[in-house]
Amino acid sequence: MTTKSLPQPDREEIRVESVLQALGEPVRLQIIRALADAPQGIACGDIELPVTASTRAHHLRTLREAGVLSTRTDGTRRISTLRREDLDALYPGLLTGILSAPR
Amino acid sequence: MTTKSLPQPDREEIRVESVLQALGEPVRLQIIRALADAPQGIACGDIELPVTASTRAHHLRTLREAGVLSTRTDGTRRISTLRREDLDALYPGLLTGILSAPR
DNA sequence: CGAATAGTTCGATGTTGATCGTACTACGAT
DNA sequence: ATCGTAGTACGATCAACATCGAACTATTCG
Repeated sequence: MTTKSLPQPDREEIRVESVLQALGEPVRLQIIRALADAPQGIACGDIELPVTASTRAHHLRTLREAGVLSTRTDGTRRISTLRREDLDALYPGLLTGILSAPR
Repeated sequence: MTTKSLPQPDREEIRVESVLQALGEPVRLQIIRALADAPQGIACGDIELPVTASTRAHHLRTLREAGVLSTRTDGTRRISTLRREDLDALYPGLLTGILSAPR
C-alpha cells in the first residue's frame, strides 16, 4: 500500500479567482461540504453526487487545480481532503463564511 | 434629483452559489474591490475596467442579481454599493477573506 | 426644444465549461 | 494471469456566459 499525492498548486500559487470560480458550482460546493464534514479525508466515490463518475472526476480535478483540495492515492482509491490550512491562511474567514451558509 | 433603487434579491433570497459564481470572474472581482474602497458608493463609469460599457453593465447586473451589490439611480448616474451588511450577516468572514487576498 | 451624457438592452459571436459514454490505467484479490 | 473495482482521460455535445457594437432610454444642460 503506497500513498502518492497528485499535483496541485503551492499555497503561494493559489489565486482567489480560481478558488471562487471553483466553489461557485453547485456540485463542487456539495463536494466541499462533504469534505468539510470529513477532516480525515474521503474517497471520491463515497460522496453522493447527482453526476456520473467521469463528471465527478472532472470536478475533483478542477477543485484540486484551483488549490481547494488535496488528493492522495491509497490503493485503488483517491482520498481527498480540504486544504483548510492553506485557504485559511490565504483568505481568513472565506471557508467558514461559505460553510456557514444555509444548505 | 430623485433616487430610485434597482430590483435586487432580499437578504434571505441570496444564494451562496450565485454569490460565489458572481465573484469568481476577474472583472467582477475588480468591481468588488473598487466598491470595497468606496463605502459611500461609486458610479459605474468611474470604475476602471478593461471592457466596454455594455459588458460593464452586464457584470453589474450579474452582481446585483446575485445580491452582492446595490444600485440606485442618481440623475443619469448609477451608484453602486457593496451589500456588506447582508453578506456579512449571511456569510461572516467571506467578504473579508476575499478582500484580504493579494491582488 | 435639441444636444450631450450615462447607462441599459438586444442580438450576434466566440469561448468556456458541464455532462456523458467509452476506453483506458492502476491496484487488489482469487 | 485474470477478473473486478476505483478512478482517470478523451472526444463529443450542448448549454451557459463574456464580449462587442448598435440602438435605445433617461436625465441634465443650454
